[in-house]
Amino acid sequence: MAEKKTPREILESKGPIDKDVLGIKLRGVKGDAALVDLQTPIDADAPFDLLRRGQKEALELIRHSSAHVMADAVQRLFPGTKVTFGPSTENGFYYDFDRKGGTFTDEDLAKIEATMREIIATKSPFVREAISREDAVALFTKMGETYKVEWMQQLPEGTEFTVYKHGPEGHQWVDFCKGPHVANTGDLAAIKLTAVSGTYWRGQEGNPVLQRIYGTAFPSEKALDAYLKQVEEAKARDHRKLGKELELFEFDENAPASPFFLPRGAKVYHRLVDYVRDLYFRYGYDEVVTPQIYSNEIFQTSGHLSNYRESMYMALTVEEFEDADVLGKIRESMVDQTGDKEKLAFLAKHTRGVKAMNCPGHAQLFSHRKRSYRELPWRCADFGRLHRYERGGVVHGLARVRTFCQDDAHIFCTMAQVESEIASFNTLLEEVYGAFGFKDVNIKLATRPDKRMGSDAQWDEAEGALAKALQSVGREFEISEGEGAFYGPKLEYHVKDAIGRSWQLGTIQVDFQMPRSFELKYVDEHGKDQTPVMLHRAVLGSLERFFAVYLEHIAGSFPVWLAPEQICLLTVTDKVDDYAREAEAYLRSRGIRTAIDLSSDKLGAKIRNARGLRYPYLAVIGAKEAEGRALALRRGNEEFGALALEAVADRLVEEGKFPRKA
RNA sequence: GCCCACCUAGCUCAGUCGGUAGAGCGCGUCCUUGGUAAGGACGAGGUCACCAGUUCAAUCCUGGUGGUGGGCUCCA
Repeated sequence: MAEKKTPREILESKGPIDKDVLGIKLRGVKGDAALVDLQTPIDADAPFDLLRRGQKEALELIRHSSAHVMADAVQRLFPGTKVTFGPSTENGFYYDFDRKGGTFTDEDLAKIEATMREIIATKSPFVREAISREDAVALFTKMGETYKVEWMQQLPEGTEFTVYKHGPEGHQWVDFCKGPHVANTGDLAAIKLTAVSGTYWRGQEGNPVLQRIYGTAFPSEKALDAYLKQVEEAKARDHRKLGKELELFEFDENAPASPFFLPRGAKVYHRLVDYVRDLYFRYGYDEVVTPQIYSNEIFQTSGHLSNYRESMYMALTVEEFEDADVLGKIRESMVDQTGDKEKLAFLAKHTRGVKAMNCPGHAQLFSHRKRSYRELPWRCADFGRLHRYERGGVVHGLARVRTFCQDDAHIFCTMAQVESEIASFNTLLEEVYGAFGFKDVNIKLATRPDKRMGSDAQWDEAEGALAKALQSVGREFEISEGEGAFYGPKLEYHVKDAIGRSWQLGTIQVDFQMPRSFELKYVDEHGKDQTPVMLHRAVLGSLERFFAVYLEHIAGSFPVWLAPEQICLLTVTDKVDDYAREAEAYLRSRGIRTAIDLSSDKLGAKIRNARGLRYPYLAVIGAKEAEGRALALRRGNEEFGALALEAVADRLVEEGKFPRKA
């Protein structure tokens, strides 16, 4: 067996260690396990690379160590507070505390941060110690750290127990921890506490509520500043801010989490819908219009009443409310969690639901007459408005709302057609994401969730079909375990925006379940009844959410084909108002979305205002232009000089067309 | 839903250690007719989110309700 040595010992045998070396990275080991600090024994002959301060992986050590220092500071300032978990995260770190009868305020954070700086300034080493399970349990029991003890006791046999200590002699702070850590508190150069929030012990609702303090840490003040600047940049692009500034949409507390699209926003919204319609025409979809409210019998058939009830709005008439007897029974049945069949049947018969998805309506529509295999695949599209009750804490601007519309469609097809439908959908998606300037697209295959319908065999079949279709078009994908819908697995298309954030847009889901529930049939070429497969799919997903994502992606500057107004006419003097109005009317007659500023502001002010509203094109109209039936065109800082009105119109008509893949 | 914070004019925000409030932008009227990122004057505009409580007095303190924001996946 190879001799064990710490990296520090190995490195020191060759000379003094560069103080920028915070740890090592083992070669040939994957993931976090490859990161080892300087004091954890490794095989003396194991190959490794140095992990230096500036490297991305070093952040893990810096942040995890920062979390320890923070917990130390918290326990100094607030004795009796218990520690739980404190990992590093993508953007920083956090530590969850159980503070006796209290929470942390912003002032507390400032104090904690100050104490952290004091601890860092002591430049005391992080010390790793192996410890037996029994000793660890005894030590942390004595310290009153019940959460740590609970955690230790459920760790499997054979787990190596270690503790890390830091701080000046006599005042050392100790945590049960597997590391890795930086060598010394002095290695922490730039820390900042950012937020406080509540959370549950081990993330489970129902467990004790803990206080989580978030912070971030970087190898240098400069890197921290850069990060904070990036946060500012994201803030500046925030769609809620842009939506207000550009008068695109707003919210009102009479309809929480439900957007009102203002005229400018509605123009963009409808352009998006029309763009998708144009795609539908080319890709062979049929659009339908379907009801908003249905008898719950349809949602019983679809499974929504059992599986999706908590997210659904229910609709009753006054007459129904007046019948106290029935109402009582409805209430009793509605809150029943046991899945009692009689209660479900009662609900289905006596109540109505506002649709949260279009699929039940489409399944019903499919079944309205005898279908032939010759009609398949039938691609049934619907821009129907959906309502879903989302819990108060999760709604977010346009990105997570309670009423929205998807560019939704259901493809009814034969099993043999599934693969080609998915391949064709993939082509459509690539065209669309290209049109919006999203370059980085990732696909995830979401598999069976705990709460689901159908047998394991059906799920095997459905998951297999998706994977096979993707492989056939040569697309790579990741598996997203347990994230599927209750009726079937799905592919999720995730795109990266202009500042590197990832968003899920499109999705396609295989559903063998709903066609069976609705007893959907088509007649095959032998005259025999067959059950079709249903594919649920969306390209942009929720239009509201897409609006938000895209608005942030473009930082409010819409391309000509989507902009609420493609051009704004600015007059130099009111002597040219008549010509300006005439030009506006002409542009509009050419189908160009045109704004006009006839106010008494000076030109400089008009330009400033117009740029604030981010019109793609500005056209200055003075005496010269009026005389020559021209527009002095400008885009951004680029001035094109006076161009004939018709020429400007030609240009805008051309640039205003839907983008199409050649 | 849970934890924390916030809610003052259309917008962005001051302010009142308890005595019913201000600015800038925007809006209106007027003056100015100005050529590529803010011309000027005057004016209107507020149940300080809502409901209770404490108080001689509440926008301010306390409690509740509603809304908004940040979290609630990363596991010693």
